[in-house]
Amino acid sequence: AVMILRSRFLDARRKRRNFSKQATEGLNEYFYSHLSNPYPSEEAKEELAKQCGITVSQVSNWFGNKRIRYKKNIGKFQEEANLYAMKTALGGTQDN
Amino acid sequence: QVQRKTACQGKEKPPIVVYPWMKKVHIAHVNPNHMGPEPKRLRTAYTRQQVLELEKEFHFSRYLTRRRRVEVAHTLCLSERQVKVWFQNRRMRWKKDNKLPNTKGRSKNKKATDNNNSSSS
DNA sequence: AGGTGATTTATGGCG
DNA sequence: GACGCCATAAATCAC
Repeated sequence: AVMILRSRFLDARRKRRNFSKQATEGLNEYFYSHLSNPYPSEEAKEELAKQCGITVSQVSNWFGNKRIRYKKNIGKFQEEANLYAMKTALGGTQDN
Repeated sequence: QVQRKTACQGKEKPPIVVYPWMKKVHIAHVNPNHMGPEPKRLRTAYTRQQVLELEKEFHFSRYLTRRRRVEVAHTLCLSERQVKVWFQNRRMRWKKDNKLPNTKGRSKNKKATDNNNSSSS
């Protein structure tokens, strides 16, 4: 019982903070420039984590959420997708 | 395989592309009748009792013998599979919680996360 | 109310 | 060939 209540108050969901704009920017850049297969390798995750100032787990969470939410409603993300597609077109890497 | 949906007006924006990873993979397996709007997959939330007992069992041992698994499953009204899966997931969480806390803030941590039991209830 | 990061059930692949 | 590990899916929680 103690442990239940423990976890109930130590739950990370309770102290949620949004990521910085730069972090989200970096994650989205990777996501949309790898839209055909947005599954970063462990190394890529570490790289992103470092670059965005978050943990590798947070990077994994972000991609998990992003993938599910993207495919749940592709249309909703079109604007964002075009935005980042345009960005990466100016220094292109990956994908076709 | 990769489907392109060009349902757009005459601009050459990046067309809406649906890659394989965007397809549903874990579909709900309910009976074919009643074609509702969305057959969402069901994800049962275990009761407090169930989690409590599982947690207690885990504290005793991080692995379950076949025999023990049967008992636990039966007393908690869960399938053996669910118990097995719960333990696996719990092990993953344990590993995550138990790896290098990190480089800032945690000087001396006592890992009081799961020992002290008793007292109460 | 909706968005978002994190957690909880559940699947499948591989060893 | 059942079992554990792991990455991930999908639903849900909590803010």
